[in-house]
Amino acid sequence: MFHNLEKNIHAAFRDGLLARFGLDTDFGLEQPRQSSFGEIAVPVAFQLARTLKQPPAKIAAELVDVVGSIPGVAAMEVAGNGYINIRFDRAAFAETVLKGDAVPASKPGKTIIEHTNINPNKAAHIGHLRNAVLGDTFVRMLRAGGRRVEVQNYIDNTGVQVADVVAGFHFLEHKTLADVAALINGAERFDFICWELYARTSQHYKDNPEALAWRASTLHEIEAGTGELADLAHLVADNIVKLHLATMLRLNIQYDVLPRESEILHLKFWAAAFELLKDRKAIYLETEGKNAGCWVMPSSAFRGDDEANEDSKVIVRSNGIVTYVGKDIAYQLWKFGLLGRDFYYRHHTLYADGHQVWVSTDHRQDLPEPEFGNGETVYNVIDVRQSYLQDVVVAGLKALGFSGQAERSIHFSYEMVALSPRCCADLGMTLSEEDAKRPYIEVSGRKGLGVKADDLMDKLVSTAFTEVALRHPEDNEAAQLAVATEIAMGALRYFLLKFTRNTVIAFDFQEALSFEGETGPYVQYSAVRARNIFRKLDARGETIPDFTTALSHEAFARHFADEDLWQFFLTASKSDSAVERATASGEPAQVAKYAFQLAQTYNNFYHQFQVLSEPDAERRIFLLWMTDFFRLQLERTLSVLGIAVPAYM
RNA sequence: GGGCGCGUAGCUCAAUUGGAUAGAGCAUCAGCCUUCGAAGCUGAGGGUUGCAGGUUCGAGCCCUGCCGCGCCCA
Repeated sequence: MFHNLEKNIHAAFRDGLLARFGLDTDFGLEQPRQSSFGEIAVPVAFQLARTLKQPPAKIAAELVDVVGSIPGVAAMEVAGNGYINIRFDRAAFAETVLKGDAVPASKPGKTIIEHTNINPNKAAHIGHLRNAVLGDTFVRMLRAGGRRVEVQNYIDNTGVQVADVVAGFHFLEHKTLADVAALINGAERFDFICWELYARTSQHYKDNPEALAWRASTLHEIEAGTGELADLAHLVADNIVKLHLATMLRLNIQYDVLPRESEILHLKFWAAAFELLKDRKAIYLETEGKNAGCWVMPSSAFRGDDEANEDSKVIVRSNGIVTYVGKDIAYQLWKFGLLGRDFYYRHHTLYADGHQVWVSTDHRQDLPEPEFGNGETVYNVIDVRQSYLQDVVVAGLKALGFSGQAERSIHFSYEMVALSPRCCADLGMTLSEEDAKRPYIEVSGRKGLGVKADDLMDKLVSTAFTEVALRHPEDNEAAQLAVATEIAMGALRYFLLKFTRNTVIAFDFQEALSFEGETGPYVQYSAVRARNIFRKLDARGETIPDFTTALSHEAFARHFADEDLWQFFLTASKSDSAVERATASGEPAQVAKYAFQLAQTYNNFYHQFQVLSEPDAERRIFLLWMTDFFRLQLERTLSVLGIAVPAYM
């Protein structure tokens, strides 16, 4: 579609630049400000004006001359003292779209995306949702572009957060393994119970600092892997992971593999990485100062080497305990297939669509095992607060001599989800005077301060359900609920995607619960409208005409002489281009923006043209084809966003 | 103290990475429902892009200095 023609035009100008000026400059194409200027603008002449010491308009004219004719392009003209404006051959473009052009060729190499990564010690909150939705949408974007992607969800089942909940159950509440097992099977959600317990345990530590000894002994047992506390840790973490996967499935988010911290420990990933780091002199044993006895990475490795006295990063503490960064480096090496060790895997969850999630294990299984890791490019979806640690991990790769992999280790960062002061009030939280003046308040799992993911989703579903039941009282409740769920999840995914990554989301119920304006349901609604036209057609006993035989080149030329129709069509043809652009800039919000723009455009078309009552036979077929094309593009774009199209709205 | 990021309409955000007249939604006001269902559409008002300089054909975007806010490291 649009993207193919775009690529051809770009290539033609590249060749032209080489032929006429002998230059291989990087340049972009853009959309002209006004539609009357044409479909694509090439601003490259401005770029060259300085180096060539010639006026942009002159360069542009020469370029147009040397490029000559491009298939699918009707005209090129120089305007605005240097822009080259390009007009498509409308009928020819429509015909290529009608015939359906090639799907993107599958690209070599595997991309690994790690996202979600929630500590398995409590219920997921909205911050985790932003992570998972961003990660999942980026996965969908890459796959739509023909890339092979593996989705990893790392499980830190041996960390401090799990230990604190285990300590809470054991020391604070004196619960046995059997007691906790009973809670898991009980009526109340286990992750919600842990949410409260985690907050209570944290508060207890604060009031009784000596109780921190609980954490230490729990961590010790977990690391050793035996004893009641270690068993309890597995019980808690395994069950909460199941709940997290179910929560994410509500939002159409799936995973391929769950690498766990426990296997990183048992399979001695760190030991392998440690040897590598020592061998290649990436870290050294500090002999003096506050870090004496620690293995550290010199600061020059991960910061500008301007200041000599900056702090180096401790990788192994003097007591021999490895820090998080150390383990992260080992895991990152494994993702690239550079560690020389591997996990074993067993089945975890089987989704209804047949997709199998695997989880790491520490011994060989009987069943044939899949291959994970060994990626070419690795994206870590982690919030911006972890930037420093991510930099250290990349510096580790670089210090080991893996500079290519270091460059292809991408911290896919995003800003946090905070709570608006009004939202805090809604939740019945009392804020300090200082906090109340802030634009937003940070979520804190330790304080139990936050909006639980499932609570929010339930609230959205019930809001949507009320509306659906009101609009479609004729349908049964189960079907109404199914529709309401799709609308609710569409609203939530869109809400989390419409902000660019480095915008802090100050969460607000009123905004998130809105189904009007720039929202997921708005886009879903226009897709439903397009489908309804075909449903109506079917109800009248008519069949969809064969557009390929019914619409000729001449017919397209006639109908696309109408500027409005042409602009509608043009917008709809850009879905692949929008996704490609968004992928290049790593910004899923751009796909969301395009989806909204596409829906707006379709709604305009819908109001401006009555399809089924159109008296002219050929024009009616043409409008039906337009409707079909809009429907397809809306569905495709929504599927990239992971948003379903409800049966009705 | 050091590092990273942010500041755009009353509010929440965009702006194709330096491009043509800075755009959307919400809110406000004025209109459009015998139905391809209004979760929609049309229109109006609302801007010195925090402030002051600089770089160039061109700056919301780049550079410098302030002011305000947030996060991370110590």
